[in-house]
Amino acid sequence: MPCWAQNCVENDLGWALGVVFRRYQRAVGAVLCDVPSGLRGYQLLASAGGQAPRRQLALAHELGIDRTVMTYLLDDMEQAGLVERQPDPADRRARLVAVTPAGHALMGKVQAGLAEAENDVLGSLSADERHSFRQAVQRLALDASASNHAADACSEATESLAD
Amino acid sequence: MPCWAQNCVENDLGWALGVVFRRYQRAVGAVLCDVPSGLRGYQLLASAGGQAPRRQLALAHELGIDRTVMTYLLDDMEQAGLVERQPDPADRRARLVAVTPAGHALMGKVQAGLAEAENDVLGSLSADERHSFRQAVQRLALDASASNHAADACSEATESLAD
DNA sequence: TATTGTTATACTCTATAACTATA
DNA sequence: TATAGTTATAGAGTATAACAATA
Repeated sequence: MPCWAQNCVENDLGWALGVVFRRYQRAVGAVLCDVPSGLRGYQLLASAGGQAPRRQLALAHELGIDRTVMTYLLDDMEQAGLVERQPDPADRRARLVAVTPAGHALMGKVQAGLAEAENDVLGSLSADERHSFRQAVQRLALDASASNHAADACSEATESLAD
Repeated sequence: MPCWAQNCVENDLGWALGVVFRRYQRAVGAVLCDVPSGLRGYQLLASAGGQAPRRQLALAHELGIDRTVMTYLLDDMEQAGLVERQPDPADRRARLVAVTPAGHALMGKVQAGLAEAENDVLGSLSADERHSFRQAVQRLALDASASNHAADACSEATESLAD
């Protein structure tokens, strides 16, 4: 019985996602050497570089990291002069993260390299397929990012497995 | 200037891949409670459960983990009675990994739950889109898995960023 | 000499809990 | 009382190097 009729890894969505994700990380790794924390640092810039500055916690949720990790990440990024912590006029507990001119400059600098790396990862797809794929992942991500139920595994589903 | 014309995270392939991948991990987490090391343990079963038993190193490459990690993983899986290390008749240094009947049984047991979790992750796509997406990720993964150049970042690309 | 697998160590990343200051 | 952010600690995960056995 051949593989495509079996439960082999090649047919596993999680395996494929993991392989592609690791491939992507490797591809952009070289491009993001100047950015503290690499990919994560760049994603922070991209996440905080929008129109309105946002709070640390909101950025942490978007990037899928803990708020404590965000503190360390911001420490590094701020020390590198790429972002700035500003007080939130609406809530004196919160801090708004603003991307500095140097941060924006760095983003522009790596843009071409990132595009190249992405094309490299999507290399085996046609132009149409790339478009569809990007659109699909993007939609799934926006959907997943919205519904953050944070079900912490191993609880209600245990009984359904216990025969 | 709106987001879809900017460098914001939502347009970033890496961000989307990461979000979807984490979403998947969360979704299958509850289903794979009985499997040691969770998703990784299941992928080992799927990877080793093919026709011919394979070597540890080959499995490690396919799963994207180090050979030392594979040792620990196999220790746990073997202790749980899910796999067995067998001597390789062709090379007395190598070990072949065989899935035990208990391992196969466990795979069958979690299959329905995994399918449900996958459908949950792909929830916002139509049937056609799901098919295309799965096919695309699978192709990319097979491609990436084949070309394992292991470029260890931060070397030749540094100068291209240095203005 | 190179490779498979193991072991031990160290390092990175992440999660947990406690704390301050605000709300 | 609850929340935003920080800090310190512990834990999981991962990588590194050294080793034994074999090719």
